[in-house]
Amino acid sequence: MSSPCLSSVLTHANLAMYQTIVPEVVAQQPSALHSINSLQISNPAYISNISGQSYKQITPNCWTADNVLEWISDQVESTKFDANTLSLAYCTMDGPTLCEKNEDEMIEIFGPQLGPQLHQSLQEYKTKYEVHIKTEKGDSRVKRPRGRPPKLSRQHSCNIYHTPRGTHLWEFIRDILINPERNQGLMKWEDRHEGVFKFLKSEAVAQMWGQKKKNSSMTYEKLSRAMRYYYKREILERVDGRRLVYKFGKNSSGWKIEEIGMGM
DNA sequence: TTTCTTTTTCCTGATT
DNA sequence: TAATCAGGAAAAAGAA
Repeated sequence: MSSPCLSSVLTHANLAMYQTIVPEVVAQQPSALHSINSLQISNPAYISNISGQSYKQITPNCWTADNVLEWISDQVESTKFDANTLSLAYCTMDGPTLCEKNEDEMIEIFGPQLGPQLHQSLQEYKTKYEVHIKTEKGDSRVKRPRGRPPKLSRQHSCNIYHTPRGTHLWEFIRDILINPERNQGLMKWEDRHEGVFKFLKSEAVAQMWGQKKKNSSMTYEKLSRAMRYYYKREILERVDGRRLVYKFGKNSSGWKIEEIGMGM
């Protein structure tokens, strides 16, 4: 994200999406109402979104609203389209809804400039994953990844090309920080410009990391050990004397205001 | 299969 | 006393 206009649109659209997720979870788990944090952690859809799996790894039919947003963002970036003219309502639809749209509807929604581009891109992603799903199911000639077979999850059919390791820990942390509307008190910036941040709910963040790695025994103690290894590689810098406080180092990226174009 | 990287796990001791 | 920090050591897991 580099355009301030676009980031403004995306921030509002993300907020709209978040506001639709929470009531849904409350309906499913009324007993969890007392804690917004527990709602987030116990909701697989929320975890899936916040763990940042890219739309590029999933068939469009399984895209979340967040994935759709990310996809639109990339297309807008590549066409230098003016994001201010986008309708926020349509930026929050999910993959299945998006896949129902034909070219005319896409043009009607996104306009004559962006509509055809989005339609074509969507068809390409659909084709790509249709082919992959067919070969996964039946074509024994297809080369399979080396190494041990990946553990299958409930979402396997939606995650054919999901990389098990995915993003690194520091990227996971960074993504929580740069999505404040999905970060409900888990972490905060101490000095946004310098990249200094603090864990507010250390164990909750560790649990989320554990969910992402399918490791239910993850703790902040273990997570922090991994964080300390980043000092040597200068992905993080030590912040002396302050508990739960870290600072991004020169070998980290993607968090600076000028890099992501967020008006913070 | 081997090597490398990135965690994960466990630990001891220090600090807040 | 509990939580956190610091960092050594070894193992696990996935990528190349």
